[in-house]
Amino acid sequence: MQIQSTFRAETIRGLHPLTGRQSPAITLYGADTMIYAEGDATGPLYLVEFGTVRICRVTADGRRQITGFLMAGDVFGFEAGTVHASSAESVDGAGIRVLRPASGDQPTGALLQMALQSLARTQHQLMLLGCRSANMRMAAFLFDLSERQGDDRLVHLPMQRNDIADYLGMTFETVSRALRYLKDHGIVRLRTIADIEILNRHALEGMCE
Amino acid sequence: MQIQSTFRAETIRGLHPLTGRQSPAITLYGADTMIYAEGDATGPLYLVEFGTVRICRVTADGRRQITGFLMAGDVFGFEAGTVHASSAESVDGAGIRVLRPASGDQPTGALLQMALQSLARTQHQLMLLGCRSANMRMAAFLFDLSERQGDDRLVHLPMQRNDIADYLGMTFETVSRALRYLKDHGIVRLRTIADIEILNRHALEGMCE
DNA sequence: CGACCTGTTGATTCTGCTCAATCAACGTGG
DNA sequence: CCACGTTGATTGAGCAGAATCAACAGGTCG
Repeated sequence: MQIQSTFRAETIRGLHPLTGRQSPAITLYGADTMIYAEGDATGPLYLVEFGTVRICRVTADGRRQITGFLMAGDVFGFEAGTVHASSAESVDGAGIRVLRPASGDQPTGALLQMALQSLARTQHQLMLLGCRSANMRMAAFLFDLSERQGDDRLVHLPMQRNDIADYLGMTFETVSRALRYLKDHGIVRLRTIADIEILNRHALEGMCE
Repeated sequence: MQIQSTFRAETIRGLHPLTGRQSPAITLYGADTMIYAEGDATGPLYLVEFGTVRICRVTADGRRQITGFLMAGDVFGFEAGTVHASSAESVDGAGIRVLRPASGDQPTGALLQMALQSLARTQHQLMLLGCRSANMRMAAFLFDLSERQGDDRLVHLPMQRNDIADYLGMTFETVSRALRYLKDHGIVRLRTIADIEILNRHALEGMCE
């Protein structure tokens, strides 16, 4: 899968929902397009308006590690150094708003709060990877998605099996088998390939331990 | 292993090495004592002066996940919410300086920088857990420790095998076997149980991929 | 000295990776 | 319209690696 960094879709002007001020336009990134690359100079912060973004890094042996999925309302782009340690890519066509050059007249209190959110998200994923078995990690992943999407019955999977695998630290075949396990045990139902219905939320949550 | 939260050792008054101002005293925490617990109200930030601190969380099924080891110069205590999501414990007897109540007249720019450091550390550990095999994770762990301790031949392991296991997401038996593997391949030598000599740094780094 | 704790090693089981085949969905071109 | 190629997903068989269970060694402290 090659990232086509050429495609940059149209931008839309609008009001920033939080500040209420006239704000930078929304940029639409098509599926599998790069927002910034590993090694790029640190730039502004980004707010996801809709769609999904993945943060990833590539190891020396060519494996890809996805360190986060960001959805509407999430802010990304924080870096401790002068260059990005990870790249950011649109998963499914995402609308991104540039918050402001990092040099920023943004109130630093709000900046700090968003950075702490990023920290909390990252630590949450550390806990997710702490799950011993592949089935448990998949259950925790679905449960997390369900909570973030605010629907306790239907979960949408905007990303491919391959992405889920690189996020959960397993192969895409194992992702498939883990879903099958949850299906066979009556915990979920696969409406389509990307839409999952939670049949037994209690059991799903119980598996996350 | 029970945490004895009763023991709080003496405090020492001194100058803050960064600000140069008269600063809060250093508190000595004995081995295996708690600094703050999961669920405690969010408080001040802490600076490790010497020794080692572990940040950990306990899952519903009783397993422990260590999300970070902090050493001299590291700051911890950041939280997005009003309560601590993880607990902090001294590993080996650590000197901790309270930086300032989080309400803080601390310049927020410096705060943000420290928060970004925490974020970078956490993401670094995510990459470490991305290593497929136990041997690779152990190699990456030793390499990381070596860099943080600033000595490219001798690495000190202040924590027990159990702690390493909960940090790397494996059992302590596997930790033992991974060390044995590195030893048998002439990559390291175990001077004592807690002091490791790197014999082939190049090979060690090569394994981290 | 004996009790206990930590660490190492061995034997067995089981989970997940690898390799491989198959299938479904989709787009293209004849 | 259908044959064909492509891509993503599922499933199977065999194998490697880590967990588990268990025994034992070494050190420390009472």
